[in-house]
Amino acid sequence: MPNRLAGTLAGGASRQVAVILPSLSNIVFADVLKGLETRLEDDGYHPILGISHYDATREEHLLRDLLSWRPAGLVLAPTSGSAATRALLQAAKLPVVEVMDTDPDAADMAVGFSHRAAGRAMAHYLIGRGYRRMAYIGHDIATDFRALARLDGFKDGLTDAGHILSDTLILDGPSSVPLGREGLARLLDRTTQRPEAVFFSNDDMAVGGVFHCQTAGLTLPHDIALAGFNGLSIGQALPTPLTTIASNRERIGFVAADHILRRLKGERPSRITQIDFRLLPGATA
Amino acid sequence: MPNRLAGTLAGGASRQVAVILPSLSNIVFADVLKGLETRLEDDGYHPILGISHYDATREEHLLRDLLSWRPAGLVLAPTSGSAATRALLQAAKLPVVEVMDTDPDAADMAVGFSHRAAGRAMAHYLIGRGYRRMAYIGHDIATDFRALARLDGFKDGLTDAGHILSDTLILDGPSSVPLGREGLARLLDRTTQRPEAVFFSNDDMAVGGVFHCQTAGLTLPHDIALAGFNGLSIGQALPTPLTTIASNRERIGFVAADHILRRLKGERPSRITQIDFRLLPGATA
DNA sequence: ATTTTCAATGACAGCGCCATCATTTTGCGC
DNA sequence: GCGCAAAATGATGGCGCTGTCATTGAAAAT
Repeated sequence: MPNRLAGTLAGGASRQVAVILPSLSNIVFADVLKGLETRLEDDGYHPILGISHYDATREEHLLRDLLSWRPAGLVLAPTSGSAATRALLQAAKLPVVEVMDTDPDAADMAVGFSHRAAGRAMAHYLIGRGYRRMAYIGHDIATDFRALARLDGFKDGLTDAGHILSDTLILDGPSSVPLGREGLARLLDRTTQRPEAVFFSNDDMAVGGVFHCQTAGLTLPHDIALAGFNGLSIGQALPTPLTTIASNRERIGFVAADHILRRLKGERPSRITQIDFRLLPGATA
Repeated sequence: MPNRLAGTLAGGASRQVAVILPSLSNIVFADVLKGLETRLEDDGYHPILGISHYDATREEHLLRDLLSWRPAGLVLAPTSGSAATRALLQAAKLPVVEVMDTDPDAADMAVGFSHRAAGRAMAHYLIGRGYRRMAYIGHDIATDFRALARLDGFKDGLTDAGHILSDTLILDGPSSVPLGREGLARLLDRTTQRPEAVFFSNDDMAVGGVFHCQTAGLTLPHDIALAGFNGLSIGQALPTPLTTIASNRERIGFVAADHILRRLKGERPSRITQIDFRLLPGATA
C-alpha cells in the first residue's frame, strides 16, 4: 500500500479536496457533500471535512487547518464574506469553488443560484395566486445569510408589485420542523388579522407550519397558504404537497467537484455556474 | 503555514481520521458525521470521508484508498462483514471504531447499540399496548443489514409472546417519506384484513405511513397503529407524534471520535460501548 | 574558582516517494 | 560484427518537517 503523504510531498498531486460547510444538521449540506463525494470519488479524490457552524472565526481557522494539508482544491459554502477569509482564499494557490450562491465577486469560482432571485420568484408566484397579506417566518437569520438573502428577495418581489410584508417572525436557533410549527402558532397567536400566506425560511420550517395547521384545524390553502424553500421530499409527500422552490443541492456539489477536477486537468470551467432552482407549485399555496 | 504532509511523514501524528459511511442521503449518517467532526475538531483532527453506498466492494476499495493517507484512526459504519474488509482492519495498525452497532467480534472497538434488541423492544411495546396482527414495511433490506437486524429482533419479540408477523412488505430503493407512504398504501390495498399495527424500517418510512393515513382518512392509532425507528424530530413534530425508538446518532459519532483520540493518547477505552436507544411512546401506537 | 548538571540551541538524518539524470541494455541499419 | 540511437533500468537528490544527538551556555553545587 503506497504512502500518499510521501507521494504528495514529493511532488505528486494531492488527491484531497478540503470542504468547509456551515452545518450538517440540515440535510441541505449533507446533499451537497454527497454530490461532492460522488464526483471526487470517481477520480480517486477524497474530501477532508470541516464544519464552520456558521461562525466566521471558526471558518477561518478551519481554512488554515485544512490548507495545511495541501489539498488539491477547496470547496466551501461561505458563512460570511469576512476579509480574512477572502484574503486566505486569494492567497491560496489552488482551485476554489464557493457553493450554494453565485456571488459575482467570488474569490475564484462559484456554483449555485441566487437566493435573492429565489425569494423574489416566490413573491411573484404568491402574488400571482392572489395573495396579498403576507408574512415571513424564519430561523436564526443572523447566521444563515443565504436565508436572509431569500427574505430580502421576497421583500423585493412584494415591492415590485406594490405590496409590503405584513409581518415577520424570526425565531432563535437552527431551522427545524418543530421550530416552524412553533413559529406559525406564535405568529397566528399574536395577530388579530391572519395573513393570507406565509413564506418560511425553508421546507423544514414550512412542514412544521403545515403540521400546526393540521392540529389547529386550518385548511390549506383556503384558511392560510404556506410556502417553503428547498423542495425536500418530505414536503412533497405531505397529504397537501408543499408549495416550495426546489434547489438541486446534490448537483451543486457534483458540479463544484467537477470544476475542481477540471481545473486540475488544466481546463478553465466558467467562473460562475448557475444551478437553476425550480418553483414547485404544491397544494399549500 | 506548516505543511502537515511533511510533518506527518517525518513521524508526527497524522491528525486525519478516515471515515467510511454507507450513505449521506439518510440524515442518520449525517448526524453521526456531525458528532464525529465535533469531537475531532476539538483536538485539531479532521475526517477524510468515503461513502460506500452499501456496497462491500466499494467499502473495501475506500478502505485501501483512505488508509494510504496514513490516518491516525478509522471510523466506519460497516456495510457488510466481508472477510477482505475484516482482514484489512485487523492488519491496519491503527485504532478502528465500528459504529452504529455493537458487533461482539468487531475488529477493534465498537460504539452503537443492538439493532436486534431495538426491534425486539418495539415488539414488546406494541404487544403490551394490545396489538396482535402486526405487519412490517421496509426499504431495500438486502443492503441495509442493520434494518434487517431490527426486523429480526422484531420477529423475535413477537415470537417471545407467541405471535408471528402477519405481513411483510419490502420495497426497492433507499428509505424515504414517499416510499413509506407508498408502502402503506400498497400493503393496505393488497390485504383484506387490515393489520392492527405496522412497524416501519425507520422514521422516514413511518412518517410516509402517517401521511397516507391522513390522506386515506384513517385515524391513528384507532384504525391502525404505526411505529418507526430513529426518533427524528420530524416524527415528533407531527400532529400525532410518532411512536418510535430514539437512537442517539450524534452521540455515537462523538463517542467514536473520542475513543480514537483517547487511544492515540495511550488510553484504553472499552472495546464495546453501548449508546442506549430509548423507546418514545407517541400518539401513533 | 572549578566542577557538575541541566536546559537550550543547533545540526542532521531520514520519513517514502517522484523526477531527474546516468547508466546499461536492446534494437536496428550498414 | 560494429556503431549508433532509442528504450529500459538504476541511482540519487530533494519535498518540509520531526526527533535525535551533539554542542553550547548558563545555573547550581562544591
